[in-house]
Amino acid sequence: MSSIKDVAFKAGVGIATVSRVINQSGYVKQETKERIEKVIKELGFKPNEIARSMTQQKNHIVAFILPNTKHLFFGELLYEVESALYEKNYKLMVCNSSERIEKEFAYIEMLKTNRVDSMILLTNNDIAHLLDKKYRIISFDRIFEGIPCVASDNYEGGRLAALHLIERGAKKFMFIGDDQQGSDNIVNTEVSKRRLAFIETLKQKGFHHVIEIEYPLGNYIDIPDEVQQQVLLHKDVDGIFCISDAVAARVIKTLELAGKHVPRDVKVMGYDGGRSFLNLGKTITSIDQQPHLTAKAIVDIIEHYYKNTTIEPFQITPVKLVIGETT
Amino acid sequence: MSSIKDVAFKAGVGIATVSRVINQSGYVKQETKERIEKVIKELGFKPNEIARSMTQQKNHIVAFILPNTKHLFFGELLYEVESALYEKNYKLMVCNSSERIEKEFAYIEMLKTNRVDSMILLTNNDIAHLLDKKYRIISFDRIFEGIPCVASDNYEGGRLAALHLIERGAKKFMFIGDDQQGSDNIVNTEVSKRRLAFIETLKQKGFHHVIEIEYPLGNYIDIPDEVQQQVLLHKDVDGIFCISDAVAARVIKTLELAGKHVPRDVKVMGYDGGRSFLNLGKTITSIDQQPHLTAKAIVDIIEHYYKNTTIEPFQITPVKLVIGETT
DNA sequence: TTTTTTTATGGAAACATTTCCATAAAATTA
DNA sequence: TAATTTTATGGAAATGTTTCCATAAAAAAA
Repeated sequence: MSSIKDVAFKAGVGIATVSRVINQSGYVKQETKERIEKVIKELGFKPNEIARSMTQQKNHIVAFILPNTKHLFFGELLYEVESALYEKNYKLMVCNSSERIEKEFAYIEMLKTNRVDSMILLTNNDIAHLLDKKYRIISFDRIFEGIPCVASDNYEGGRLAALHLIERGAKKFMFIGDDQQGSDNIVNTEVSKRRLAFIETLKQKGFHHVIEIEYPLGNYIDIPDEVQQQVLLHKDVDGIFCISDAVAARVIKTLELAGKHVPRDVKVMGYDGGRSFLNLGKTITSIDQQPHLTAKAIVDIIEHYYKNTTIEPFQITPVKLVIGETT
Repeated sequence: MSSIKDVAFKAGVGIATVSRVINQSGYVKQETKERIEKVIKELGFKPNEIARSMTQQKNHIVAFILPNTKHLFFGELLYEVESALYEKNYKLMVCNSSERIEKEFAYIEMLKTNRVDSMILLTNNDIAHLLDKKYRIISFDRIFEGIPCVASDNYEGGRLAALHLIERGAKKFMFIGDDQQGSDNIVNTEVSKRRLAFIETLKQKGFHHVIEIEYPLGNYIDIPDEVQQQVLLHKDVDGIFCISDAVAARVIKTLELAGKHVPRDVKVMGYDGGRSFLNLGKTITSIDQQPHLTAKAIVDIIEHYYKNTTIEPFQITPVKLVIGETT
C-alpha cells in the first residue's frame, strides 16, 4: 500500500502539503491540490489510520463488552449500536464476556493495550473501577460510580406491565426474573426496577400479594427447571410478568403443556418487544425497550466525549407496551 | 499512559533492552530483566499495540462482515467466532452490512484504511475482488474466486432432511427458501446446495415432483406474505423443508392457523439447529450447522494465514440432524 | 595468553502520519 | 515604493514501538 511519502514524491511536493490536502486544513493552492488529488487516485492511496491514531492519540474504536450476542435482545441491541456508530464513522469491537468475570477482566486489559478510545459496558461485575478517567466509558443498564449510564425506562416498563395485566382482569400476580442482587460483586442494575415498579404499582391498585420467583443469573437464554415447577405450583396465579420474552415463551409453553390456556386461564407478559418470537405460536405481549433509542443515546454520549462537551450522566429512553396474544 | 521510554529511563537502561524484555527476544541479563519488570509493574506500563502494529505491519484485528447480528443464526455464529478468536488473542470488529451493498463497499474501504489484517466475509455481493492478495480473507458459505471458504455441509444437510421426511412418511414435498441466485451481482453460495441435495435425494428415492417456493433475499428474519399463501395453496403437501428455523416457525404457524396439524398432517423441518425456538410452541426438527465447528475452522485458517503455512482452500464442517416435534 | 564465541546493551533508523515552525512568494495596505 | 498581511510550501520533530547494527564485556576455546 502506497504511503503519503509516495504521493508527495510523485506529485513533486512535500509530505506536509499532502497531509493538508487529505485533512483539508491549512493553505494549499488549488492547482497543487488538484495535482495531489490526481496522484492519490492514481496510486489508490488511502491514509493509514493506524499511523493517524498514533499522532492523534485516538482511534475511533468503540468496544462493546456484553454477555452474549446469542441472546435475542443483545443481538438486537448490538445491531442498533453498530448501525448508530457506523453513521458517525466509529468502528465497533465486540467482546462477549460469556458471563465470565475473568473474561471481562481480560478484555479490559486487552482494550487498554490496544488503546481503544471508548467502551460500552454491559457487564455484571464492577470493572469500571479498573479504568481511569481518560477512557470514555458508558454503561448500559448498569450503575457504576461516576460512569454515565443509558437505560430504557425499566420502572415505566414494570408499571405498564402491572397496569396492563390488571386491565385484562388478572387478580393474582407473579413475577419471574433472574436475581439481579444475588452476588456481592454484581452491580446495581436498572433492570431490577422492572420488578420494583411491577410490585409497587400492583400495591397502589390494591394487590398486595405478589409471588416472586427469582433464579440465579444465568445465560439469559434458558431458565432453570425449578422455575417451571414453581409456575405450576401456584395454581391460582392468573397474571405473570416475566423478565424477558425468552422466559415468557418458556412459561407459556409450561402452562400449556399442563393444560392451562393462555391467555384465558393465565395472562403472561414478557419483556423486549416480542419480536424474536413473532414466528412461532402466540405473539407475546411485551414491553419494548426500543433498542434503537438506547443505541442512539449511547452513541450520542460517545460523540459528546469526543467533542468534549458536557455529558448527561443518566439517559432514560422510553419503553412501549406491545400487545400480543398472551394477555 | 507511560511509554517504553519512561520504563527505560526509570530502569536506567536503553529502550531496546526494555523491548527485548517485553518480547522475550534476544539477550538480557537476568538481573536487568528483573529490574525492568519491576519498573513495568510500578508504572503500570502496557505496550501500545497501535505503535506495535505500526512496526509489525499487522494488528491482529479480524473484521467480520455479516448481514445482521439480529438474525438468530448469525448471532450464534458471531458468538462462536468471537470465542474462538479470543482464545487465540485476536480482536473482532463487527460490521453489519444490513444487506445493503453500499454498506458492504463502505466497510471494505474502512477496513482498508484501518489496515485490518483479516476479514471474514459473509456478504451477498462479490466484494472480494476489491481486495488484493495481501489481505487475509475468508468467506463463510460464499464462493469467491481464489478465496478460501468455510461452510457447513449444506449438501449433507439437504440430504438428511429429505431422508428424514421420507422416513416419517411424507409423500409430497415442498422446499421453501430465499432465492440465492436471484440477482447477478450475488455470488454463489454454499447454501444453495441444501435445495439441490434435497431435490436430488428425493429423486433418487423416487419422488420426482418437488414444489419449490423461492422469494427474494430479504432480511433473514421474516418471509413475505405471499409465501404463506403459497404454503396453504398446495393442500396435498405433507413434507416441507425450510431454509431456516425462522422460516419453518412461520410456516408451522401458518399451517396451524389454517387448521392443519403439524406433524400429523404436514411434517416441517427447519435449518440451524432449532435452538432459538426451544421455548415456544413445538421444538422444530432441524439441521444443526454446529456453528462452533465452522467458527473453529475459520479461526484455524486465520492462524494459518498469520503463520504463513498452507491453507486448505475449502473446509466443510459436518452437520447434524436434530429431531424435534414437527416431523 | 590470545582468539573466538556468546552474552549483553544501547543508538538510531524505520513504520506513516500530524503539526509546529520557518521561509518565501503573492496580495494588500499604507 | 515600502511595509504588512495573507497564502503557500517544506523540513523536522513527535507519536511508541521493533529491529538492525555496532560495541563491549564475559565466557569458552585454542
